[in-house]
Amino acid sequence: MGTTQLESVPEPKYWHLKTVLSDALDSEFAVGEILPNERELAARFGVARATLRQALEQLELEGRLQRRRGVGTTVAPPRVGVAVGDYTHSWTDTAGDDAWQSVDSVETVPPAAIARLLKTGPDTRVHRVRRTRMSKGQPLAAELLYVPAESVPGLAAIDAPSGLARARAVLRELSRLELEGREQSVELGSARAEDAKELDRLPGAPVLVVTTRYAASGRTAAVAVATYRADTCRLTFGDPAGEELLAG
Amino acid sequence: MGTTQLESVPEPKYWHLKTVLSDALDSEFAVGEILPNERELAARFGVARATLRQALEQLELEGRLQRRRGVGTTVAPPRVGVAVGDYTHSWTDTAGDDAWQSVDSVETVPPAAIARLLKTGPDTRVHRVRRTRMSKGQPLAAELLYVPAESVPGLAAIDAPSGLARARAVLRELSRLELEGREQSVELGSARAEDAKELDRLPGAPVLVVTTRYAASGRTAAVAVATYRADTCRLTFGDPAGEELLAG
DNA sequence: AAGTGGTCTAGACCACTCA
DNA sequence: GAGTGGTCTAGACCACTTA
Repeated sequence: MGTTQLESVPEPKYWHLKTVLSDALDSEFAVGEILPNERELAARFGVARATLRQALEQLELEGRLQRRRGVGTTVAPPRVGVAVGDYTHSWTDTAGDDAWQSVDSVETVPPAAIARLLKTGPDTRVHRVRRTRMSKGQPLAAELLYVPAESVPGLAAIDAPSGLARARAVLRELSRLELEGREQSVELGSARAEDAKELDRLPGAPVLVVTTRYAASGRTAAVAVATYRADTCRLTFGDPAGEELLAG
Repeated sequence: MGTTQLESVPEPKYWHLKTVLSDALDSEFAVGEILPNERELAARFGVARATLRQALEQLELEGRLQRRRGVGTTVAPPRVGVAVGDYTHSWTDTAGDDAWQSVDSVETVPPAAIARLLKTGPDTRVHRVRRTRMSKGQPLAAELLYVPAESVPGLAAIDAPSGLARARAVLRELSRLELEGREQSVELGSARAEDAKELDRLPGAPVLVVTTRYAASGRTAAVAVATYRADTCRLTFGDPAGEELLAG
């Protein structure tokens, strides 16, 4: 048979479109450059706008593009390497290029999944501290830190009952603890409305959820749930010294 | 003014739909149960099918649902905790519930990003070993392991030049190395066509890409790029002993 | 062959940013 | 107010699984 099957596995249009756009990004566009708008691009490629958007969504998921409503679609910079599994840990606020900033603290009953990790009863109230991680003025992550009262026995009644001052007091007391170790897990999630706001994204945006269990004196001293922007972050574990290598 | 703004922040239909479905999954469905099909669900909620699909896509991203073409939409089991940052490491194939299986090996020029990590020249050929990680008969991850020739000096010329036998030979030699440490990073990606096939997903499915640099004798002995199914996997780092806790 | 999810179209309107 | 991306509709056809 002299015939050959040319299109035995016809790939979807949006998939082909994605590779075409990806190549164009490599060769014809610089970081930060604005792409033509979606209607224009769809017309240029001869597809419906919805199909084009499917390709753009994938590229955004891969961190190649950044889209902002009312503004346009720009070429994204390479993802930032963010140290997550770093044992040299400081609870109190940090400054500089990669900084944690306390937001506030309240006393509340944690979600069931958190209560299970903390091994507290289902209705036990704990401190919930909100923090934000910033880099170069951009928010990277929003964190909720759950701290049982037992972990911060020195917390004085005179400290503010909630708000930023309270958050700082809880973290100060927490830093007195001798940590024995911790376990972490990473999974994909979508940003809740509140997190999305802090992260400057739309609700439902893809995020990497890092759950950390801190152990001290044989107990779970605290549990942190940190929500990182999946489009801009590459989470790194291990020696910070080796990070330049992976940053490539 | 006796009037109050009821819909000052009207949330999108698909977002509201998602929370409604999510609640229904918690209360009315069991793991593995099949949902009504998309046309039926769309009609029931009075929305277009595309809108309903947007909600289902989010739930699938969060690991709540599993959709298979030609079959239907089922309620997904909780995500599997997969140890990734585990220092007690074995290169050779393992068996049992959580197992690595070698697939094949070829000699090739690595992608530029990998060559940079390996610090080899841009045209240096390396061994590329393919492996699959399985759990309970389901594929969890597809890995490409890049090994410079220097890391496996004992590799005999009599070994097969490629294929499964070669893969095993490379891993055997690699296991002779004394590892000094490693760095890892995790980021979101979308499955390439080949990975998608191995992972039993469609191309473009969301994956967690784990890049590991193995250090030995002050050099980079190997680089692994492992692609985990983001819908079914929760990656864990730290003491395996603590994993039951996080599994909750 | 019937039924499922996956792709694609050609429109419309909305929410947001910025000059 | 003009221009952007985000949401939504009501269809159509395709690829795949299962019986």
